[in-house]
Amino acid sequence: MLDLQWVREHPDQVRNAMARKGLENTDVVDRLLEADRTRRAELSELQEAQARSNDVSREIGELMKSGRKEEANDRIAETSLLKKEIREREEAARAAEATVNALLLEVPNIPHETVPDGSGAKDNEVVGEFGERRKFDFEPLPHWEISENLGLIDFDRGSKVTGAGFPFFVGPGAKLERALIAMFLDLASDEGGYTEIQPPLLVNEDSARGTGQLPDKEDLMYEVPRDELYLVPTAEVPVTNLLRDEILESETLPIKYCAYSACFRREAGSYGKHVRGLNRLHQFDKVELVQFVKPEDSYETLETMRDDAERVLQRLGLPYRRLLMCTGDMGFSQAKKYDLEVWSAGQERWLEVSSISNFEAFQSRRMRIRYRPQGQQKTEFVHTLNGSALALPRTVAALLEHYQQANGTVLLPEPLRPYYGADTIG
RNA sequence: GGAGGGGUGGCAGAGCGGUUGAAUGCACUGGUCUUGAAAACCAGCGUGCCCUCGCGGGUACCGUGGGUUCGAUUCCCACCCCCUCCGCCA
Repeated sequence: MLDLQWVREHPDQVRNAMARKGLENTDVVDRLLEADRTRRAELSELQEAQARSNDVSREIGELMKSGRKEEANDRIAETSLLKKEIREREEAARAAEATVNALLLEVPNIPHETVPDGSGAKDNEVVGEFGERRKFDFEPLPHWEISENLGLIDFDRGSKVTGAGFPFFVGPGAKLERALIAMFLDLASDEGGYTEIQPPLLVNEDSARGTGQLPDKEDLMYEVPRDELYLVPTAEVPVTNLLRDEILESETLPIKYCAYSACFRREAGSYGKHVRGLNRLHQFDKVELVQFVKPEDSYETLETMRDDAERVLQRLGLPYRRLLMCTGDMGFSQAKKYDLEVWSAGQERWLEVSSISNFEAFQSRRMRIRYRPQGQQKTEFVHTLNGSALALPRTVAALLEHYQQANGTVLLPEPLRPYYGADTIG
């Protein structure tokens, strides 16, 4: 969420930002400002009444102490009306506060000035294309056929046991998955300097709210209502919430975490060839990067974090491209976001495998993650960033397709071999 | 799951119905002293919100939410979390 006081002082910038993000209706801003006026008026009235009440109580205390019991009793008799007033005003102030908070949660983050305007995927800027798309002297197969032929993934039994989108990885398929996770984590921790985290896979409501999955996107998450918990849609949720409600020492920044987790997403919606095979699952593996940085560093960090994610694709030798997301395709909480898409040789299309975002203080304000700048009493909100490095299923798809051979086997890229324990699958 | 103990400021730790935002110690900041440093001494030192151009003032906050009371950190109820013991369990 944005800073209420800032919104109060810059309503036009907020309206402008919403328009850039393609939100026609900016009257939330007006409703918010109005609600804020109401809230402050109610609060003043309440506090004034409380001040009077405190004065009376103090007097009564003094009278009691000096033994003037009857005078005290007279004063006590006078208080009932004031008590009633306070009770009512408390109610009103609370309601006003709740209205303001609810409206504030409806206001999206402000896009950074370097973010291109646009209304959807077509307006994203392709900032660069890297690596060579392989030329095949045979017809490359899509990954679902490769995995079928080699017995890597069992989609049908996954459907039987759980449902569509919950495949079994079997034998070499399972081993490949494990190898990639280990390799990605090593890259992030040993080379990238990220501290490795194994987070819980269930989070409570406060955490889901903290990273912005609630209140709006509850359809995204699987829920365990009996215990009021949610299955994580990404490690971003537990790992960012790790520092919720904390005040960090300035010297500890930047804080860099990497985490592997299974991710659970309901993804209600489209079916068809674009979700075939590994393209879209309800449960998948991902290694996520999260950073907490000083505000002045966050845009530089966005670039280095993007480099960290790209390095994984480079190490795997997979062709990919980098997209700078436009205002309309960016999402509610982000100020700036890159996507990385890997080339799928068997499907001949780009697959999103990573998304790297700067949230500025939008998340940290909600989560109250602050730090104390050197030589300063007042705390400030840190900036948070996160990025995938990488999401596994589509990476696996591209990997199998890119490195498939005419005889049906897959020749793994050199850096992956020690993790997999062999050069070839099949 | 059962029994007991506990949750107070950055940390440690008092308070247990009245002017307590909260003793004390440590940490931190400024000053005195010193050639310099340490020690010592003096002073300051929580957060949110509201009002104010500013000085400043007000209000709320002692795990969370309710209740009793003129007044609650202090009493009552519910919930959450932590610790110890028992049970169960990978």
